[in-house]
Amino acid sequence: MSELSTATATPVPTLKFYLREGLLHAGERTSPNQAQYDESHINRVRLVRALIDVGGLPVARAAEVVSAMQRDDLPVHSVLGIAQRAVTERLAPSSAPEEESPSGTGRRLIDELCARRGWRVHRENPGLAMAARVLDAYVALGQDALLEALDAYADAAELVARADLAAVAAAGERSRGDRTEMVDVVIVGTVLGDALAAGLRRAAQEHASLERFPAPDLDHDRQDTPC
Amino acid sequence: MSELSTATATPVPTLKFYLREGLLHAGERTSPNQAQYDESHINRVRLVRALIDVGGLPVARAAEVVSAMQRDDLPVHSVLGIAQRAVTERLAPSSAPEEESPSGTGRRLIDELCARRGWRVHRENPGLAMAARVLDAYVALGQDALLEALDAYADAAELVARADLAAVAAAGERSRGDRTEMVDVVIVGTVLGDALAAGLRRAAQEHASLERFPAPDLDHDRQDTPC
DNA sequence: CTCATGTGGATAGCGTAACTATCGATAGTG
DNA sequence: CACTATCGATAGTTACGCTATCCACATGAG
Repeated sequence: MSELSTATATPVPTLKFYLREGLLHAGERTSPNQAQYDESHINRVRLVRALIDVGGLPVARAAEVVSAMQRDDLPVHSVLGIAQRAVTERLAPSSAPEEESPSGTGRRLIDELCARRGWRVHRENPGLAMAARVLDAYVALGQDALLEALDAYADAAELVARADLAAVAAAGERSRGDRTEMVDVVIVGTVLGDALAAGLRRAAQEHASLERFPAPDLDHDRQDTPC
Repeated sequence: MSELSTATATPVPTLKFYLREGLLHAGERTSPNQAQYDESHINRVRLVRALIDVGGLPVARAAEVVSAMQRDDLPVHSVLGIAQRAVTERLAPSSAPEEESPSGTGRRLIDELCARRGWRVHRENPGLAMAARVLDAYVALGQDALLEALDAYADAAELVARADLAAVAAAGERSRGDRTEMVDVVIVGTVLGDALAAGLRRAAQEHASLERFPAPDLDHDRQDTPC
């Protein structure tokens, strides 16, 4: 186990904790108090740490995700749904089980958006509720200007979704349709993709901000080295 | 105060807590133990709750954000930076103060991306580090297919960033350049925009997934009503 | 005038999440 | 055979976001 610990830069107590929580499958027993861990455990720990540290998933969600990955009976499509739910509930710990929006305006805008773009999406898709909440907040805060950005956001979402699916397809081709490979891409892409998109958004925002309001010379304390 | 509480659907003890934490400015005193709260307090509470509940900011970050909003000396551009830092540190609670990536591959890819697209961005932009972490994770997990999606993500980021800045400009025009109006848009757009983008991404993913792998009839337990 | 109710201010407590520390009974290792 | 490591269990720790309680006082209905 200490090998596994050094290989993954994870303290032993944490590994034990992950074992308890079902994030990590048990090693192969060689005696009542000894077990052998292999490559699969290393990869699993790396995946789990990426989901938690980089993707920001709570441990319990990560456990759901990995257990879904292991179930061979689930179609890839369903695994996507589980990953989506996991990563969505990180950002929006919805209070009520079945939350009713105060006005429903956000939800209406989202439904109209889907219709406008011909998106075929289940009504229960967690992203729809999430987006609707944001729009409700925009309305409540009187941010009409931001509401007008909705279609641009949808364009962007289509762009990344197509890229995501292309990545899944590419992995599928490379592995000749191996399910676990494709599921891996779906999980990692769904969970970490949010963070990637958010990070790039910050960079693009700064770039766009400098282009539009060219007055960057106020922060003299930091290097003006452009990236 | 109970008025404020009912107007914002927030328990009184929570309002007191927000006052303590500097999220809410004190009311105008009418006597040693009485204060008058006005519209600005209602708006502030709504904003704070949106940042925390919808945007997922920790209370401490939200406090930084609102204090930056109130400082009239800061240019709008710097407020954007503060908002970016606040929302980034939510998703990536970076352990070390100055974190060095294990390999630096992710950072190199990001720098190349910026150069390729001509993005002028400070090296310290929190989004760059965030994106670099994700790419490092992709590399560590052997997800080359996802690395190839990077440019599509950058395209999408440009799209939303342009829309964000357009919203700021629109608000600026409507208010004839009123600083607080523009700052409001920047804060709300930066913090909640992530959630909106993430939500729409889920919907677009499901749509794209159904288009590419048309086998949706396995989840009989849920309504197949398309949105 | 009085007294229940509400207020602001301070301090302490609670519940969850994610670890972290310790313990006891072994089990390989030099 | 001493010594470190392991497994499993239980308990403790830290951080966060509230929530509860207490107090002295201030209104305002009766």
